[in-house]
Amino acid sequence: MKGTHLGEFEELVLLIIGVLYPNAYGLAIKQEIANQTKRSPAIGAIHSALSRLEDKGFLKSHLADATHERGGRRKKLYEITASGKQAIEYNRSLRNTLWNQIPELAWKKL
Amino acid sequence: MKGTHLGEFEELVLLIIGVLYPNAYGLAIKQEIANQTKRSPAIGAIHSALSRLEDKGFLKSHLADATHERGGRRKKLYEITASGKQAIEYNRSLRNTLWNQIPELAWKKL
DNA sequence: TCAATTTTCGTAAATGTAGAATAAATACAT
DNA sequence: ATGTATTTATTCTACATTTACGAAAATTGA
Repeated sequence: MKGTHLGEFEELVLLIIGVLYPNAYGLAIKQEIANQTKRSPAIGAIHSALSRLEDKGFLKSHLADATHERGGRRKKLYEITASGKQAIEYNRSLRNTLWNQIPELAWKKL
Repeated sequence: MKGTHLGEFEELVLLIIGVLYPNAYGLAIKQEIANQTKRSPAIGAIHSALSRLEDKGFLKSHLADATHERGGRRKKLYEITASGKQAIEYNRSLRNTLWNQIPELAWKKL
């Protein structure tokens, strides 16, 4: 893989980060994925996707201020970059284009 | 990965097979991907995706009759199954749902 | 220090990529 | 007819990248 492509899980994470704006961080992302889909990825899967997405320039992050809750390390908040937005938009429009080219006949027998 | 999920390349191949219906086979798929996207996957990539998709039950295949053209082994033609259709439809609607939940604010600064 | 919360790390499994090897069909020369 | 070359396709093999999991480490407030 050429290092610039968006895997299917990566795309999901990117979309969820948009939905969670501006409070997207590891655990929240994990939970939101569990809410909105049928999967429950492990926390490690989330973080490795996040770091790859950041390497690719589709995300940027910053450390939030410490909260006033009981304990906890500072949250690392993520946002989509312009190039990340472009990537998901490209995927979206490609899929729509292809979808529209599928002849009705292809489904007839199902 | 749970073995039942649809990777991003697999999804692309599935859509292209729909577009090409009823003449989807290895080489044609490779060429159509080259036409419609910016990528030019190797033929081996196509076939390994095809065989995984068939294992998962998203595709079925049959051998075409021999043509009367110059040369060539018989083509193996692929079609999407009901369960394959369901898989791409689920992905499509999930993405639309998420997309619609992204607040405008998330794009503001781009 | 203790408990809570979050990230990081190491390893394993699934998916994606590539090219060489193999197979099957037709054309052509003998 | 028969054998060989040529063309078109698939299969095989190896490796790279992405995804997954769970345990360990780090950070913070009490």
